[in-house]
Amino acid sequence: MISDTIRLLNDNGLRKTDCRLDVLDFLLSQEHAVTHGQLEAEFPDFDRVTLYRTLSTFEDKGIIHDVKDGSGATKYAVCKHGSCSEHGHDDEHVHFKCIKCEQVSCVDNVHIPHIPLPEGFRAKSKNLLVEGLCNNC
Amino acid sequence: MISDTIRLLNDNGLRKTDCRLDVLDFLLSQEHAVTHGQLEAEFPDFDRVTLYRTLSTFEDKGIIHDVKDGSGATKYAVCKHGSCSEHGHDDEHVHFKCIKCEQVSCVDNVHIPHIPLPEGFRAKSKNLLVEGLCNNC
DNA sequence: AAGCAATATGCAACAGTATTGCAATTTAGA
DNA sequence: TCTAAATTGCAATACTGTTGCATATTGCTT
Repeated sequence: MISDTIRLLNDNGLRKTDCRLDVLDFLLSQEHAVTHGQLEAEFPDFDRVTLYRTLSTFEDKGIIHDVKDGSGATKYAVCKHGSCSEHGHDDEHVHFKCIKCEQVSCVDNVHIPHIPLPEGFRAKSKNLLVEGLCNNC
Repeated sequence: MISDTIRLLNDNGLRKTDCRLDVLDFLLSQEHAVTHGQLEAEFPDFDRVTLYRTLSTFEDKGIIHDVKDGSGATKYAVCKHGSCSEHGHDDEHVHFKCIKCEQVSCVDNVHIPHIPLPEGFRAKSKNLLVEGLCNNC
């Protein structure tokens, strides 16, 4: 729904430009994390730099978060449950990457247990990438 | 010790070239994961492509593994305890990245517990990146 | 609805990471 | 010492991402 998109932009004090509306609408419709390259293919009329800046803006506001899945290109997905904002992102992310179709999705509601670190080390955030086969592969 | 280096190359059926000897010796001496760029600075006489290929060869043989820490450049560290080989790497890696000094190190002897995945998903490997402050920062 | 200041966009240029093809060199073994 | 196979260096190229700046658009004010 385009109204979700508009509300998200309004709530975050962002101007409603063509690029932001289209990109955010698209991101909200995706089941999997998407790369800048996919956005470029989806929206050839927007400049690639504008797409980069749009992603960056959304990330700064806590609307989306990035996923580093080791593929070389950063992927992005919409943040859920309002656990992120411009004041900081959720400090715990679990992502699943299928080794066959290479799709990446967020695994929600999973708590990563305490990891014993060497003396003097203090953890601030944790990022877990689980790789395997998804339900379609 | 250079003899550890030579033994590793021999055990993996790799020719003892200048580049491999120097790079592997260097990698064995490092506490933290290193990037290709660091190797380039350390060994300006070897071509950058050769360094890439050397890293790739070591990785294929299970001598080193890569660490994607989100910095843009892949880092590499020597595999411990012989849990890796050319038949496959250890399926569980925990790495710590200091948010201040940006050094990355392997956290050994930590088992990542079972992560509940949605119906139909099967995990093959897990990669956990913990970020925080190290004992020097 | 016209004007204005702040913001966003498009374009060009550039930086860093990584890969490929190919000719020349080096290695390990006969 | 000779040779085949493996390795290296070089050139070219692709991909990801960033920066500066002029132009266009947005949202607000009048």
